[in-house]
Amino acid sequence: MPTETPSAGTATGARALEHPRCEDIRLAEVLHALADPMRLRIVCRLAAAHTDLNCADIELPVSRSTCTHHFRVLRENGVIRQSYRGTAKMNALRTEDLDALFPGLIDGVLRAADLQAERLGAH
Amino acid sequence: MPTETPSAGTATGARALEHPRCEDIRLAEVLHALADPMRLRIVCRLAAAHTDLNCADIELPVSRSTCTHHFRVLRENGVIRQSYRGTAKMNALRTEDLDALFPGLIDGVLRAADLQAERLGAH
DNA sequence: GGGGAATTACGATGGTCCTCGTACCATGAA
DNA sequence: TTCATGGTACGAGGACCATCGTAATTCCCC
Repeated sequence: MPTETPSAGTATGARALEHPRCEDIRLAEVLHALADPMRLRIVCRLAAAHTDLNCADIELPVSRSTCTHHFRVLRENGVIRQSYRGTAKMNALRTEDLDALFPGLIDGVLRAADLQAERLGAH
Repeated sequence: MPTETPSAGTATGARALEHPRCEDIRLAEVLHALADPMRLRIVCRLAAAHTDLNCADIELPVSRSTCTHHFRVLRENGVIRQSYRGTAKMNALRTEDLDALFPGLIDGVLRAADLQAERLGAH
């Protein structure tokens, strides 16, 4: 029960979320962000949905904190953009930025993921 | 000075090199193999050269053992194919296999790497 | 057979990553 | 104000990774 906020900092309404600028996005880091099954799944879901998605809308077989971790890795490496909407946090692929930097890369990865899912899932 | 070879094993001429079969290659592992600046450089050099390349032909600012390590990661994850030619070891991209599994993926990564090099190098 | 060149194996080190549980914080609704 | 919800911070554990130096291996050539 804080009577006031002592070390408030810049706690003015919306919390701040750091995103790398386009010119700071590096290919190796994007690839690293994508090189994890959980994060690959997140990215596929975001690409399939054509609107922003809540963190909780993407079911993952890991704990809450791990989920937060993966979303942060994706954000910090320039793959997704996150923003607060009330108590929820919305996520979206940075499609335009990535397409401008690395044309065709994300599409290639998404298609590869789909093909592999088809190959392994349906058998 | 061994008078004979006791635990020879299968030392019959060419040493064996394990490569994953196509159906065992996983997207996340390929991306992980590519998500390293050194390995990305190796892959670009291999793609630029249209013949197999000797390990020593690709200059990297790391030690010999580290170099070996990176080549092995690339091979074990299905990105390159290695073979012995005399005392040298030749390397080549598994272009056909990768294109069959993930069409456009490698091309996208290579183009992205070129674009980034151009963007960062020329400034 | 012996010398030399290319590469690997081994062991170590310092760092990063994925995962988790628990405690905490921000927001909106009752 | 109080509660519930959705997310974060922190710390820890266990695994993996990039890097190196040194010793060993394999092959070609003389």
